[in-house]
Amino acid sequence: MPTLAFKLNDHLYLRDPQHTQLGQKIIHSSVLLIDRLGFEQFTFKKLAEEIDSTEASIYRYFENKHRLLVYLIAWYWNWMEYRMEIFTSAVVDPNEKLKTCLRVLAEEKKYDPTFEFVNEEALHRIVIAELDKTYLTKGVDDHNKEGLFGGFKSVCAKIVSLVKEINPNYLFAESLVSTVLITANQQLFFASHLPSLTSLEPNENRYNRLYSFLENVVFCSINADNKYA
Amino acid sequence: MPTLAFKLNDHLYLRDPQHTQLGQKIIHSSVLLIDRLGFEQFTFKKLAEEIDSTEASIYRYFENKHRLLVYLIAWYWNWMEYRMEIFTSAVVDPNEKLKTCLRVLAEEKKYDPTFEFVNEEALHRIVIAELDKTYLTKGVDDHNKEGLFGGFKSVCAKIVSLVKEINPNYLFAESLVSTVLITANQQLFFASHLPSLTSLEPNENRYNRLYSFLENVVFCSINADNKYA
DNA sequence: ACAAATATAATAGTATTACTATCATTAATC
DNA sequence: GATTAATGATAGTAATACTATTATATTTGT
Repeated sequence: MPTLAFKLNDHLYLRDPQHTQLGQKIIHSSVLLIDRLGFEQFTFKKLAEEIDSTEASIYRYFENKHRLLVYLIAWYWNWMEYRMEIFTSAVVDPNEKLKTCLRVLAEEKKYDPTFEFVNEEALHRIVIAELDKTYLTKGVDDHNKEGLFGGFKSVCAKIVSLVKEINPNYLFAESLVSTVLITANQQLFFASHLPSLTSLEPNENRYNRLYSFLENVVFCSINADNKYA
Repeated sequence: MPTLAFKLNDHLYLRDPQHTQLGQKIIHSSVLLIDRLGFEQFTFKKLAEEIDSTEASIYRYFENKHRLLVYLIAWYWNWMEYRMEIFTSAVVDPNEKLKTCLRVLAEEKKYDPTFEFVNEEALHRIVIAELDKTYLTKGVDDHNKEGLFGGFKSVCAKIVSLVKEINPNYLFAESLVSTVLITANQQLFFASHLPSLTSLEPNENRYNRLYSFLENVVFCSINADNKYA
Protein backbone atom coordinates (compact mmCIF):
# COMPACT_ATOMS: atom_id res chain seq x y z
CA MET A 1 0.00 0.00 0.00
CA PRO A 2 1.45 3.36 -1.01
CA THR A 3 1.93 6.11 1.51
CA LEU A 4 -1.07 8.38 1.31
CA ALA A 5 -0.84 12.14 1.46
CA PHE A 6 -3.44 14.68 2.48
CA LYS A 7 -4.30 17.58 0.28
CA LEU A 8 -3.78 20.45 2.66
CA ASN A 9 -4.52 24.09 2.05
CA ASP A 10 -1.88 25.76 -0.18
CA HIS A 11 -1.41 28.68 2.16
CA LEU A 12 -0.05 26.46 4.89
CA TYR A 13 3.29 26.07 3.11
CA LEU A 14 5.49 27.71 0.51
CA ARG A 15 6.61 24.44 -1.03
CA ASP A 16 4.65 21.24 -0.44
CA PRO A 17 6.71 19.23 2.06
CA GLN A 18 4.95 15.96 1.30
CA HIS A 19 6.51 15.69 -2.15
CA THR A 20 10.22 15.99 -1.43
CA GLN A 21 12.67 14.19 0.77
CA LEU A 22 13.73 17.30 2.61
CA GLY A 23 10.09 18.25 3.10
CA GLN A 24 9.31 14.88 4.61
CA LYS A 25 12.30 15.14 6.91
CA ILE A 26 11.04 18.55 8.02
CA ILE A 27 7.63 17.13 8.88
CA HIS A 28 9.00 14.01 10.50
CA SER A 29 11.57 15.75 12.67
CA SER A 30 9.57 18.83 13.53
CA VAL A 31 6.92 16.59 15.07
CA LEU A 32 9.50 14.92 17.27
CA LEU A 33 11.29 18.15 18.11
CA ILE A 34 8.21 20.22 18.96
CA ASP A 35 6.98 17.35 21.08
CA ARG A 36 10.31 17.26 22.90
CA LEU A 37 11.01 20.97 23.32
CA GLY A 38 7.57 22.53 23.23
CA PHE A 39 6.67 25.06 20.56
CA GLU A 40 8.24 28.05 22.33
CA GLN A 41 11.69 26.46 22.55
CA PHE A 42 11.48 24.99 19.07
CA THR A 43 13.38 26.91 16.38
CA PHE A 44 14.17 26.34 12.72
CA LYS A 45 17.83 26.45 13.62
CA LYS A 46 17.51 23.50 15.98
CA LEU A 47 15.41 21.65 13.42
CA ALA A 48 18.02 22.32 10.74
CA GLU A 49 20.74 20.82 12.93
CA GLU A 50 18.55 17.80 13.62
CA ILE A 51 18.07 17.01 9.94
CA ASP A 52 21.51 18.17 8.77
CA SER A 53 20.15 20.99 6.73
CA THR A 54 20.02 24.75 7.11
CA GLU A 55 17.62 27.36 8.42
CA ALA A 56 17.41 28.92 4.97
CA SER A 57 16.30 25.63 3.40
CA ILE A 58 13.49 25.19 5.90
CA TYR A 59 12.32 28.72 5.27
CA ARG A 60 11.76 27.70 1.66
CA TYR A 61 9.07 25.29 2.85
CA PHE A 62 7.43 27.26 5.61
CA GLU A 63 7.06 31.00 6.00
CA ASN A 64 7.72 30.70 9.73
CA LYS A 65 7.42 28.27 12.59
CA HIS A 66 3.85 29.27 13.35
CA ARG A 67 2.73 28.16 9.89
CA LEU A 68 4.55 24.90 10.36
CA LEU A 69 2.63 24.32 13.59
CA VAL A 70 -0.64 25.16 11.90
CA TYR A 71 0.31 22.77 9.11
CA LEU A 72 0.99 19.90 11.51
CA ILE A 73 -2.23 20.46 13.38
CA ALA A 74 -4.21 20.73 10.15
CA TRP A 75 -2.63 17.42 9.19
CA TYR A 76 -3.82 15.94 12.47
CA TRP A 77 -7.43 16.99 11.89
CA ASN A 78 -7.32 15.66 8.35
CA TRP A 79 -6.13 12.39 9.79
CA MET A 80 -8.93 12.45 12.36
CA GLU A 81 -11.51 13.03 9.66
CA TYR A 82 -10.02 10.27 7.54
CA ARG A 83 -10.28 7.85 10.48
CA MET A 84 -13.81 8.95 11.26
CA GLU A 85 -14.75 8.27 7.64
CA ILE A 86 -13.23 4.80 7.74
CA PHE A 87 -14.97 3.76 10.91
CA THR A 88 -18.36 5.32 10.20
CA SER A 89 -18.67 4.36 6.55
CA ALA A 90 -20.29 1.02 7.34
CA VAL A 91 -22.57 2.46 10.04
CA VAL A 92 -26.06 3.69 9.25
CA ASP A 93 -27.60 4.86 12.51
CA PRO A 94 -26.52 8.47 13.13
CA ASN A 95 -26.38 7.85 16.87
CA GLU A 96 -23.87 5.09 16.29
CA LYS A 97 -21.97 7.20 13.80
CA LEU A 98 -21.69 9.97 16.35
CA LYS A 99 -20.47 7.57 18.99
CA THR A 100 -17.89 6.23 16.59
CA CYS A 101 -16.60 9.74 15.92
CA LEU A 102 -16.29 10.35 19.63
CA ARG A 103 -14.42 7.06 20.02
CA VAL A 104 -11.96 8.05 17.31
CA LEU A 105 -11.54 11.42 18.96
CA ALA A 106 -10.97 10.01 22.44
CA GLU A 107 -8.92 6.92 21.67
CA GLU A 108 -5.25 6.60 22.43
CA LYS A 109 -3.26 7.56 19.34
CA LYS A 110 -0.83 5.06 17.87
CA TYR A 111 1.55 5.24 14.95
CA ASP A 112 -0.38 4.81 11.71
CA PRO A 113 1.84 3.14 9.07
CA THR A 114 -0.36 4.54 6.32
CA PHE A 115 1.58 7.77 6.81
CA GLU A 116 5.19 6.82 7.02
CA PHE A 117 6.87 10.00 8.06
CA VAL A 118 4.41 11.19 10.72
CA ASN A 119 4.54 9.92 14.28
CA GLU A 120 0.91 10.29 15.30
CA GLU A 121 1.58 9.61 18.95
CA ALA A 122 3.93 12.58 19.21
CA LEU A 123 1.68 14.65 16.98
CA HIS A 124 -1.23 14.04 19.31
CA ARG A 125 0.81 15.36 22.22
CA ILE A 126 1.52 18.45 20.12
CA VAL A 127 -2.18 18.90 19.44
CA ILE A 128 -2.89 18.56 23.16
CA ALA A 129 -0.29 21.11 24.13
CA GLU A 130 -0.30 23.55 21.22
CA LEU A 131 -3.65 23.46 19.43
CA ASP A 132 -4.95 26.67 20.94
CA LYS A 133 -1.83 28.57 19.93
CA THR A 134 -2.72 28.12 16.28
CA TYR A 135 -5.71 30.43 16.46
CA LEU A 136 -5.05 32.52 19.58
CA THR A 137 -3.07 35.15 17.68
CA LYS A 138 -3.64 38.66 16.43
CA GLY A 139 -3.63 37.22 12.91
CA VAL A 140 -6.59 34.83 13.34
CA ASP A 141 -8.91 36.67 11.02
CA ASP A 142 -6.40 36.74 8.18
CA HIS A 143 -5.40 33.15 8.74
CA ASN A 144 -9.01 32.12 8.79
CA LYS A 145 -9.64 33.87 5.49
CA GLU A 146 -6.72 31.99 4.00
CA GLY A 147 -8.44 28.79 5.08
CA LEU A 148 -5.72 27.63 7.47
CA PHE A 149 -8.22 26.17 9.90
CA GLY A 150 -10.09 24.15 7.30
CA GLY A 151 -9.15 20.79 8.79
CA PHE A 152 -10.60 21.51 12.19
CA LYS A 153 -13.67 23.23 10.78
CA SER A 154 -14.34 20.31 8.50
CA VAL A 155 -14.31 17.77 11.34
CA CYS A 156 -16.52 20.10 13.32
CA ALA A 157 -19.00 20.48 10.46
CA LYS A 158 -19.14 16.74 9.88
CA ILE A 159 -20.06 16.03 13.50
CA VAL A 160 -22.47 18.95 13.63
CA SER A 161 -24.38 17.42 10.72
CA LEU A 162 -24.72 14.16 12.67
CA VAL A 163 -25.98 16.03 15.72
CA LYS A 164 -28.55 17.85 13.63
CA GLU A 165 -29.62 14.62 11.99
CA ILE A 166 -30.28 13.14 15.43
CA ASN A 167 -32.02 16.19 16.81
CA PRO A 168 -32.84 18.98 14.34
CA ASN A 169 -34.23 21.09 17.17
CA TYR A 170 -31.09 21.19 19.25
CA LEU A 171 -29.98 24.80 19.40
CA PHE A 172 -26.29 24.58 20.16
CA ALA A 173 -24.87 22.00 17.77
CA GLU A 174 -21.85 24.02 16.66
CA SER A 175 -20.95 25.12 20.16
CA LEU A 176 -21.39 21.66 21.59
CA VAL A 177 -19.22 20.06 18.94
CA SER A 178 -16.40 22.60 19.03
CA THR A 179 -16.44 22.36 22.81
CA VAL A 180 -16.16 18.59 22.71
CA LEU A 181 -13.39 18.58 20.10
CA ILE A 182 -11.32 20.94 22.16
CA THR A 183 -12.09 19.58 25.59
CA ALA A 184 -11.15 16.06 24.50
CA ASN A 185 -7.55 17.17 24.22
CA GLN A 186 -7.66 19.62 27.09
CA GLN A 187 -8.85 17.01 29.55
CA LEU A 188 -5.92 14.80 28.63
CA PHE A 189 -3.61 17.71 29.32
CA PHE A 190 -5.21 18.23 32.70
CA ALA A 191 -4.94 14.53 33.49
CA SER A 192 -1.17 14.81 33.00
CA HIS A 193 -0.52 18.21 34.54
CA LEU A 194 -3.46 19.67 36.47
CA PRO A 195 -5.31 16.65 37.82
CA SER A 196 -7.61 18.64 40.08
CA LEU A 197 -9.27 20.03 36.94
CA THR A 198 -10.35 16.71 35.53
CA SER A 199 -12.28 13.57 36.42
CA LEU A 200 -9.92 11.44 34.35
CA GLU A 201 -7.25 9.40 36.07
CA PRO A 202 -3.66 9.77 34.99
CA ASN A 203 -3.39 6.07 34.13
CA GLU A 204 -4.11 4.25 30.89
CA ASN A 205 -7.80 3.94 31.56
CA ARG A 206 -8.18 7.65 30.97
CA TYR A 207 -9.05 7.17 27.30
CA ASN A 208 -12.10 5.13 28.18
CA ARG A 209 -13.11 7.58 30.87
CA LEU A 210 -12.64 10.41 28.41
CA TYR A 211 -14.91 8.69 25.94
CA SER A 212 -17.57 8.18 28.61
CA PHE A 213 -17.39 11.83 29.56
CA LEU A 214 -17.73 13.01 25.98
CA GLU A 215 -20.57 10.59 25.27
CA ASN A 216 -22.31 11.72 28.42
CA VAL A 217 -22.05 15.41 27.63
CA VAL A 218 -23.07 15.04 24.01
CA PHE A 219 -25.96 12.64 24.29
CA CYS A 220 -27.41 14.14 27.45
CA SER A 221 -27.50 17.51 25.77
CA ILE A 222 -28.96 16.53 22.45
CA ASN A 223 -31.40 13.92 23.71
CA ALA A 224 -32.60 15.75 26.78
CA ASP A 225 -36.39 15.70 26.94
CA ASN A 226 -36.47 18.18 29.79
CA LYS A 227 -36.70 21.95 29.85
CA TYR A 228 -33.03 22.36 28.97
CA ALA A 229 -33.39 20.75 25.57
CA MET B 1 -15.44 52.60 49.97
CA PRO B 2 -11.76 51.78 49.82
CA THR B 3 -10.23 50.06 46.83
CA LEU B 4 -10.02 46.38 47.60
CA ALA B 5 -7.04 44.23 46.76
CA PHE B 6 -6.85 40.50 46.24
CA LYS B 7 -4.34 38.42 48.10
CA LEU B 8 -2.66 36.66 45.22
CA ASN B 9 -0.04 33.94 45.41
CA ASP B 10 3.43 35.33 46.31
CA HIS B 11 5.15 33.51 43.52
CA LEU B 12 3.26 35.47 40.90
CA TYR B 13 5.37 38.57 41.50
CA LEU B 14 8.70 39.68 42.90
CA ARG B 15 7.29 42.82 44.51
CA ASP B 16 3.58 43.17 45.15
CA PRO B 17 2.30 45.59 42.50
CA GLN B 18 -0.91 46.36 44.33
CA HIS B 19 0.89 48.32 47.06
CA THR B 20 2.89 50.87 45.09
CA GLN B 21 2.10 53.50 42.54
CA LEU B 22 4.45 52.09 39.96
CA GLY B 23 3.05 48.61 40.55
CA GLN B 24 -0.48 49.85 40.00
CA LYS B 25 0.58 51.60 36.82
CA ILE B 26 2.14 48.36 35.63
CA ILE B 27 -1.09 46.46 36.20
CA HIS B 28 -3.30 49.16 34.78
CA SER B 29 -1.30 49.72 31.61
CA SER B 30 -0.30 46.13 30.97
CA VAL B 31 -3.97 45.21 30.80
CA LEU B 32 -4.61 47.86 28.18
CA LEU B 33 -1.43 47.12 26.25
CA ILE B 34 -1.78 43.33 26.14
CA ASP B 35 -5.38 43.80 25.06
CA ARG B 36 -4.26 46.11 22.29
CA LEU B 37 -1.15 44.30 21.04
CA GLY B 38 -1.78 40.71 22.02
CA PHE B 39 0.57 38.90 24.36
CA GLU B 40 3.12 37.99 21.68
CA GLN B 41 3.69 41.58 20.61
CA PHE B 42 3.61 42.91 24.15
CA THR B 43 7.03 43.64 25.70
CA PHE B 44 8.25 45.20 28.93
CA LYS B 45 10.02 47.80 26.84
CA LYS B 46 6.78 48.98 25.26
CA LEU B 47 5.08 48.91 28.65
CA ALA B 48 7.91 50.98 30.15
CA GLU B 49 7.50 53.62 27.46
CA GLU B 50 3.75 53.68 28.06
CA ILE B 51 4.10 54.39 31.78
CA ASP B 52 7.25 56.52 31.50
CA SER B 53 9.37 54.10 33.37
CA THR B 54 12.08 51.61 32.42
CA GLU B 55 12.33 47.95 31.58
CA ALA B 56 14.61 47.38 34.58
CA SER B 57 12.02 48.82 36.96
CA ILE B 58 9.29 46.52 35.67
CA TYR B 59 11.58 43.54 36.05
CA ARG B 60 11.70 44.29 39.76
CA TYR B 61 7.98 43.55 39.95
CA PHE B 62 7.69 40.61 37.60
CA GLU B 63 10.24 37.98 36.74
CA ASN B 64 9.12 38.04 33.11
CA LYS B 65 6.14 38.82 30.95
CA HIS B 66 4.71 35.34 31.27
CA ARG B 67 4.40 35.73 35.05
CA LEU B 68 2.72 39.06 34.54
CA LEU B 69 0.15 37.40 32.29
CA VAL B 70 -0.41 34.64 34.80
CA TYR B 71 -0.80 37.31 37.47
CA LEU B 72 -3.44 39.19 35.51
CA ILE B 73 -5.39 36.06 34.76
CA ALA B 74 -5.18 34.90 38.36
CA TRP B 75 -6.54 38.31 39.29
CA TYR B 76 -9.44 37.75 36.89
CA TRP B 77 -10.40 34.43 38.45
CA ASN B 78 -10.17 35.92 41.91
CA TRP B 79 -12.53 38.61 40.73
CA MET B 80 -14.86 35.99 39.27
CA GLU B 81 -14.91 34.08 42.53
CA TYR B 82 -15.53 37.28 44.46
CA ARG B 83 -18.49 38.08 42.23
CA MET B 84 -19.84 34.56 42.48
CA GLU B 85 -19.65 34.85 46.27
CA ILE B 86 -21.54 38.13 46.25
CA PHE B 87 -24.35 36.91 44.06
CA THR B 88 -24.74 33.46 45.58
CA SER B 89 -24.44 34.41 49.23
CA ALA B 90 -28.15 35.08 49.60
CA VAL B 91 -29.20 32.02 47.61
CA VAL B 92 -29.88 28.69 49.32
CA ASP B 93 -30.90 26.26 46.59
CA PRO B 94 -27.73 24.75 45.07
CA ASN B 95 -29.38 24.61 41.65
CA GLU B 96 -29.95 28.34 41.81
CA LYS B 97 -26.45 28.92 43.14
CA LEU B 98 -25.03 27.01 40.23
CA LYS B 99 -27.10 28.98 37.76
CA THR B 100 -25.91 32.19 39.35
CA CYS B 101 -22.29 31.14 38.96
CA LEU B 102 -22.89 30.38 35.31
CA ARG B 103 -24.54 33.79 34.89
CA VAL B 104 -21.54 35.52 36.41
CA LEU B 105 -19.26 33.50 34.17
CA ALA B 106 -21.22 34.22 31.00
CA GLU B 107 -22.23 37.82 31.55
CA GLU B 108 -20.75 40.74 29.67
CA LYS B 109 -17.89 42.19 31.71
CA LYS B 110 -18.01 45.86 32.70
CA TYR B 111 -15.60 48.07 34.59
CA ASP B 112 -15.89 47.39 38.32
CA PRO B 113 -15.11 50.56 40.30
CA THR B 114 -14.28 48.47 43.34
CA PHE B 115 -10.90 47.89 41.70
CA GLU B 116 -9.73 51.23 40.48
CA PHE B 117 -6.72 50.39 38.40
CA VAL B 118 -8.05 47.33 36.57
CA ASN B 119 -10.15 47.61 33.43
CA GLU B 120 -12.15 44.41 33.63
CA GLU B 121 -13.55 44.75 30.14
CA ALA B 122 -10.08 44.69 28.62
CA LEU B 123 -8.94 42.05 31.08
CA HIS B 124 -11.78 39.79 30.00
CA ARG B 125 -10.63 40.08 26.39
CA ILE B 126 -7.17 39.06 27.58
CA VAL B 127 -8.61 36.04 29.36
CA ILE B 128 -10.48 35.09 26.21
CA ALA B 129 -7.44 35.38 24.01
CA GLU B 130 -4.59 34.35 26.30
CA LEU B 131 -5.89 32.12 29.11
CA ASP B 132 -4.62 28.89 27.60
CA LYS B 133 -1.13 30.30 27.18
CA THR B 134 -0.73 30.51 30.94
CA TYR B 135 -0.63 26.75 31.38
CA LEU B 136 0.29 25.44 27.93
CA THR B 137 4.03 25.68 28.57
CA LYS B 138 6.84 23.28 29.34
CA GLY B 139 6.91 24.79 32.82
CA VAL B 140 3.33 23.88 33.83
CA ASP B 141 4.26 21.36 36.45
CA ASP B 142 6.62 23.72 38.24
CA HIS B 143 4.21 26.61 37.98
CA ASN B 144 1.44 24.44 39.29
CA LYS B 145 3.57 23.43 42.29
CA GLU B 146 4.18 27.09 43.00
CA GLY B 147 0.41 27.55 43.12
CA LEU B 148 0.21 29.95 40.19
CA PHE B 149 -3.10 28.52 39.01
CA GLY B 150 -4.79 28.74 42.39
CA GLY B 151 -7.36 31.29 41.24
CA PHE B 152 -8.73 29.16 38.46
CA LYS B 153 -8.59 25.97 40.50
CA SER B 154 -10.44 27.64 43.32
CA VAL B 155 -13.32 28.75 41.10
CA CYS B 156 -13.41 25.28 39.63
CA ALA B 157 -13.50 23.60 43.03
CA LYS B 158 -16.26 25.89 44.24
CA ILE B 159 -18.52 25.01 41.32
CA VAL B 160 -17.61 21.33 41.50
CA SER B 161 -18.85 21.30 45.10
CA LEU B 162 -22.19 22.72 43.95
CA VAL B 163 -22.47 20.09 41.24
CA LYS B 164 -21.76 17.32 43.73
CA GLU B 165 -24.28 18.79 46.14
CA ILE B 166 -26.91 18.60 43.41
CA ASN B 167 -25.98 15.14 42.22
CA PRO B 168 -23.45 13.21 44.31
CA ASN B 169 -23.53 10.38 41.81
CA TYR B 170 -22.44 12.38 38.81
CA LEU B 171 -19.11 10.98 37.68
CA PHE B 172 -17.53 13.84 35.79
CA ALA B 173 -17.95 16.91 37.97
CA GLU B 174 -14.36 18.20 37.65
CA SER B 175 -14.22 17.63 33.90
CA LEU B 176 -17.61 19.17 33.31
CA VAL B 177 -16.77 22.28 35.31
CA SER B 178 -13.32 22.88 33.86
CA THR B 179 -14.79 22.36 30.41
CA VAL B 180 -17.50 24.91 31.05
CA LEU B 181 -15.14 27.49 32.55
CA ILE B 182 -12.88 27.30 29.55
CA THR B 183 -15.50 26.97 26.85
CA ALA B 184 -17.33 30.03 28.14
CA ASN B 185 -14.43 32.18 27.00
CA GLN B 186 -13.57 30.09 23.98
CA GLN B 187 -17.06 30.37 22.52
CA LEU B 188 -16.86 34.15 22.77
CA PHE B 189 -13.58 34.03 20.87
CA PHE B 190 -15.20 31.91 18.19
CA ALA B 191 -18.16 34.27 17.98
CA SER B 192 -15.74 37.08 17.13
CA HIS B 193 -13.28 35.23 14.91
CA LEU B 194 -14.41 31.75 13.86
CA PRO B 195 -18.20 31.95 13.73
CA SER B 196 -18.65 28.56 12.06
CA LEU B 197 -17.44 26.96 15.30
CA THR B 198 -20.11 28.42 17.52
CA SER B 199 -23.87 28.71 17.88
CA LEU B 200 -23.53 32.18 19.36
CA GLU B 201 -24.25 35.18 17.21
CA PRO B 202 -21.65 37.93 16.98
CA ASN B 203 -24.10 40.54 18.29
CA GLU B 204 -24.79 41.65 21.83
CA ASN B 205 -27.25 38.86 22.49
CA ARG B 206 -24.38 36.40 22.55
CA TYR B 207 -23.99 36.64 26.32
CA ASN B 208 -27.52 35.40 26.86
CA ARG B 209 -27.07 32.65 24.30
CA LEU B 210 -23.81 31.70 25.95
CA TYR B 211 -25.54 31.41 29.29
CA SER B 212 -28.26 29.24 27.77
CA PHE B 213 -25.68 26.96 26.23
CA LEU B 214 -23.76 26.58 29.47
CA GLU B 215 -26.93 26.00 31.48
CA ASN B 216 -28.06 23.43 28.94
CA VAL B 217 -24.80 21.48 28.98
CA VAL B 218 -24.42 21.55 32.74
CA PHE B 219 -27.95 20.75 33.84
CA CYS B 220 -28.62 18.18 31.15
CA SER B 221 -25.50 16.31 32.18
CA ILE B 222 -25.95 16.34 35.91
CA ASN B 223 -29.71 15.86 35.99
CA ALA B 224 -29.98 13.29 33.23
CA ASP B 225 -32.10 10.35 34.37
CA ASN B 226 -31.17 8.29 31.34
CA LYS B 227 -28.41 5.81 30.71
CA TYR B 228 -25.83 8.53 30.23
CA ALA B 229 -26.12 9.80 33.79
C1' DA C 1 16.03 67.46 60.31
C1' DC C 2 19.26 64.13 58.79
C1' DA C 3 21.20 59.67 57.79
C1' DA C 4 20.27 55.26 56.16
C1' DA C 5 17.78 52.38 53.49
C1' DT C 6 15.19 51.51 49.63
C1' DA C 7 12.94 52.31 45.12
C1' DT C 8 13.44 53.96 40.71
C1' DA C 9 15.79 55.77 36.56
C1' DA C 10 19.34 55.84 33.11
C1' DT C 11 22.25 53.47 30.50
C1' DA C 12 24.73 49.75 28.59
C1' DG C 13 25.46 45.21 27.28
C1' DT C 14 24.54 40.08 25.86
C1' DA C 15 22.81 35.87 23.88
C1' DT C 16 19.17 34.36 21.20
C1' DT C 17 15.56 34.63 17.90
C1' DA C 18 13.34 35.18 13.65
C1' DC C 19 14.16 36.25 9.99
C1' DT C 20 16.50 38.09 4.84
C1' DA C 21 20.08 38.11 1.35
C1' DT C 22 23.72 36.34 -1.48
C1' DC C 23 26.20 33.12 -3.78
C1' DA C 24 28.02 28.48 -4.53
C1' DT C 25 26.93 23.72 -5.30
C1' DT C 26 24.38 19.74 -6.23
C1' DA C 27 20.54 17.27 -8.29
C1' DA C 28 16.68 16.75 -11.45
C1' DT C 29 14.88 17.43 -16.00
C1' DC C 30 14.30 18.47 -20.69
C1' DG D 1 24.82 18.26 -21.82
C1' DA D 2 22.64 22.41 -20.84
C1' DT D 3 19.23 24.52 -18.26
C1' DT D 4 16.55 24.93 -14.37
C1' DA D 5 15.55 24.32 -9.82
C1' DA D 6 16.60 22.83 -5.06
C1' DT D 7 19.72 22.91 -1.43
C1' DG D 8 23.73 24.37 1.31
C1' DA D 9 26.97 27.66 3.31
C1' DT D 10 27.58 31.83 5.16
C1' DA D 11 26.61 36.39 6.68
C1' DG D 12 23.92 39.93 8.38
C1' DT D 13 19.99 42.57 10.90
C1' DA D 14 16.48 44.23 13.98
C1' DA D 15 14.13 42.92 17.90
C1' DT D 16 13.58 40.36 22.15
C1' DA D 17 14.30 39.00 26.77
C1' DC D 18 16.81 39.59 29.70
C1' DT D 19 21.24 41.16 33.36
C1' DA D 20 24.35 44.48 35.36
C1' DT D 21 25.96 48.88 37.02
C1' DT D 22 25.67 53.24 38.69
C1' DA D 23 23.20 57.43 39.74
C1' DT D 24 19.30 59.74 41.63
C1' DA D 25 15.17 60.21 43.97
C1' DT D 26 12.05 59.01 47.75
C1' DT D 27 10.78 57.07 51.97
C1' DT D 28 11.62 55.82 56.68
C1' DG D 29 13.50 55.68 61.33
C1' DT D 30 15.54 58.36 65.03
